[in-house]
Amino acid sequence: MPADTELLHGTLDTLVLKTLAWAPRHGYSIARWIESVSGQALQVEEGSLYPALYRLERKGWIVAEWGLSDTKRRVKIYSLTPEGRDRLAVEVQQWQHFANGVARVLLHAEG
Amino acid sequence: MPADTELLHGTLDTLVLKTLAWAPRHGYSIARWIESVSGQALQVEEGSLYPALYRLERKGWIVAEWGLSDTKRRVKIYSLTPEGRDRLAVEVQQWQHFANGVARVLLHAEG
DNA sequence: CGGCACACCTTGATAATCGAGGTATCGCCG
DNA sequence: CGGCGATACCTCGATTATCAAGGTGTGCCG
Repeated sequence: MPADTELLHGTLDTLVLKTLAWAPRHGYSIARWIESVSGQALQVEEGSLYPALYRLERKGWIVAEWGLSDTKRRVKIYSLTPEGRDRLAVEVQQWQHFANGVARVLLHAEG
Repeated sequence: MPADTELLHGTLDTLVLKTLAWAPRHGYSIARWIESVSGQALQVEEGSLYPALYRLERKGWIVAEWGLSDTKRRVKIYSLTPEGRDRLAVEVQQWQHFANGVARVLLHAEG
């Protein structure tokens, strides 16, 4: 059952912000967490993930810090900034507004 | 209240197919219908609409025919083909799968 | 020691969107 | 009658995100 690739467009940033809402995480594990929590409905390619992380960092919504994982591997740990938290709230609301609109159209019964 | 531009990515084709599910319509009115039914949550730019119509036509999911509107203007009327109807079902289901995944992530309470 | 999962990164191709422009017609109002 | 706004079509260039596919290196386990 293939993931709905392409649809991710524009949503990935929001998902990443959300992932960091509770605790800092390193890149690779952000991807795994999203896939897991979405019930495998979403698939996060690394070629999309890392550019997304740079985008968010450049905008000041997340910050990176080198550290060590549980398994003693060198990892880059990302945390949400206060601005990122504000932004997350905005984007979640925008998503709901948008998804609601789409749902109204797609579930519309009758011409 | 600005529309959530950009997010449309990939969804527009599905919305257009859905619009034609009940009756044929001409391009301009497809855009207005989507905006209206979505409660203005979605905004359909003409620069996105017409390319989308050509895409769908090229794929054989809709067909175009020149005609006259109620107001006697020259219009291009689009209808869903049987293949387009099948495709609509697939895409609606994909959207729901995807939107569900996103919802699970964005509404996830607790790390 | 070899292989696999982890964990990072980069590049080029593809593709969809948007904004802004353009044309033409119809109906309405002054 | 003149003009303007809404209807209705189309096109172009710039932007941007995604993906696939490549690459590096390390820790762990058999």
